[in-house]
Amino acid sequence: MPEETWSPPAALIAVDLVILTLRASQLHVLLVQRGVEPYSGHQALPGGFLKDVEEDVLTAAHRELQEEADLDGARLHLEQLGAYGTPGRDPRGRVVSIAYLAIAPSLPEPVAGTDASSAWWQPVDEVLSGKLQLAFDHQEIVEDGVERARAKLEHTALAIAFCGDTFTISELQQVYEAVWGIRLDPRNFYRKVQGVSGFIEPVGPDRKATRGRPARLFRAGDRTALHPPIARPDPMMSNEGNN
Amino acid sequence: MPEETWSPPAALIAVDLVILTLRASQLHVLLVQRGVEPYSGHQALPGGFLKDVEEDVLTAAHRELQEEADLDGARLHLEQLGAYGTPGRDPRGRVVSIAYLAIAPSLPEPVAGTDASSAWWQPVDEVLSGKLQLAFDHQEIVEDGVERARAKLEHTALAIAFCGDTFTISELQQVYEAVWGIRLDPRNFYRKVQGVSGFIEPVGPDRKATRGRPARLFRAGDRTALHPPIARPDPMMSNEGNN
DNA sequence: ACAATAGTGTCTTTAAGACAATATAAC
DNA sequence: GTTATATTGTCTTAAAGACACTATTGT
Repeated sequence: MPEETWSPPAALIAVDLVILTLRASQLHVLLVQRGVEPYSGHQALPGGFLKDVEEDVLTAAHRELQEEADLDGARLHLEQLGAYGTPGRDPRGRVVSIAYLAIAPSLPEPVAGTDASSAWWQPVDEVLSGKLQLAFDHQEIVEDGVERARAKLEHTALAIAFCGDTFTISELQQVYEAVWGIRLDPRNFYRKVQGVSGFIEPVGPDRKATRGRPARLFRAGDRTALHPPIARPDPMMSNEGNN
Repeated sequence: MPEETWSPPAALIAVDLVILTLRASQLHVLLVQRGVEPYSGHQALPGGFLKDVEEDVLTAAHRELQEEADLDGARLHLEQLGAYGTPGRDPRGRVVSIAYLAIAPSLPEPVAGTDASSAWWQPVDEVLSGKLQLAFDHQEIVEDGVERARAKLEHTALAIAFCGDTFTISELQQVYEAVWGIRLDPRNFYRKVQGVSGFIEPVGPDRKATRGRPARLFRAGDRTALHPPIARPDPMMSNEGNN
């Protein structure tokens, strides 16, 4: 090992964002249209290189969240997903991308004022099924992000990050149904969610009504870990014909 | 944004390994003694920079596993833990380290023939309690690795990675007890583990005996996801005085 | 009244946890 | 025999899941 003559190789550092939200009861991910090579014209995750050598990676994630999606990272759930550094993943050279998972509440705004404004919400099903042909290894990153979200729904309060400051229990249920891609019994869900101490808290006598009986409003509780967990049904148990 | 004149900053890419194993029914992590600055004389995680700009990150993890711990990565559980890239974490410059979690079966060998042979197994308690003063942000990385292992024990078959090819149920129980740092009822654990389909499979009539009744031997089943999970007891429920 | 959604009660099945009892080895 | 560990059984409680029923709105 010639330690004196050898110097370690450097790589470019990028940040990529998997931003998930609910739109029309469906799980969506934010994608941007690439305007330059490589993969010009393809859809890709929002993201980019570090601004300068002193920028923190998490700071860069917040900056991209603001620049590319007009979202305030301080008010969103944001966690690191992992590093993607396979040598051939970017034709421009050795790029190590650090992916982040962000959860945005489903607000009315479509995407808001992006500079290039080439950002659209796309159903994750379109991505997972491979219909969409994302740039780089971004499909794999989306898959990992969705799986992370699915897993964390079980034993953390992550589902609330998809909701506004206040929400109804059926809105919360729609989050679980959309992310897991299954249907849940509203009555059992209602009881279960209320039985998890510190998950949600009732907020005043205010109610939200559209068609049927008005629903109580809740806000986030103080617990981030759920006991007992909201268990995802075992896919092996899908035997009988469901309604 | 002056895209033509600006070029993105580069960073050095390192790989760090959190290698966990069981020794004397206690969870240990492999640490090496640093011989050069920075942090010369401190304990650190095994790892190092990428060998060349074409080396894959996972390949580098395997290489370091071999070089620094004389362990065959192909026979170990190895998964990415995450990227650590805070600007000030390495005084030599901007270094992004990609951490991996490895689980080694508790074999007789102490550490085996490392070149520098400065590698020792250290109880994770010594690290988590802060008694040990690791280099860089390696204490945080160990904390994340241990927490990952603790969580995955619940709903994956990761515990088996701590055991040899065949093992007894009480050996498996010791893994859960050491990693979680709690005691479990052997009788309930026995039944529960056998009730998880595909977790473990009996292997022949061979038995292992030391003091009491010889125990049956098992090997890994074909399932990696556990249904139902091996739930970690809720720490809030620790009320009564335990035996 | 009716349709639609919210919320409660009840029952059955399954898993968790405490712990008695039995089995098979070493000594 | 005694001691030590492995394995089985039984009982109680908690949670999961199915599903009837009541409540409160808009139309």
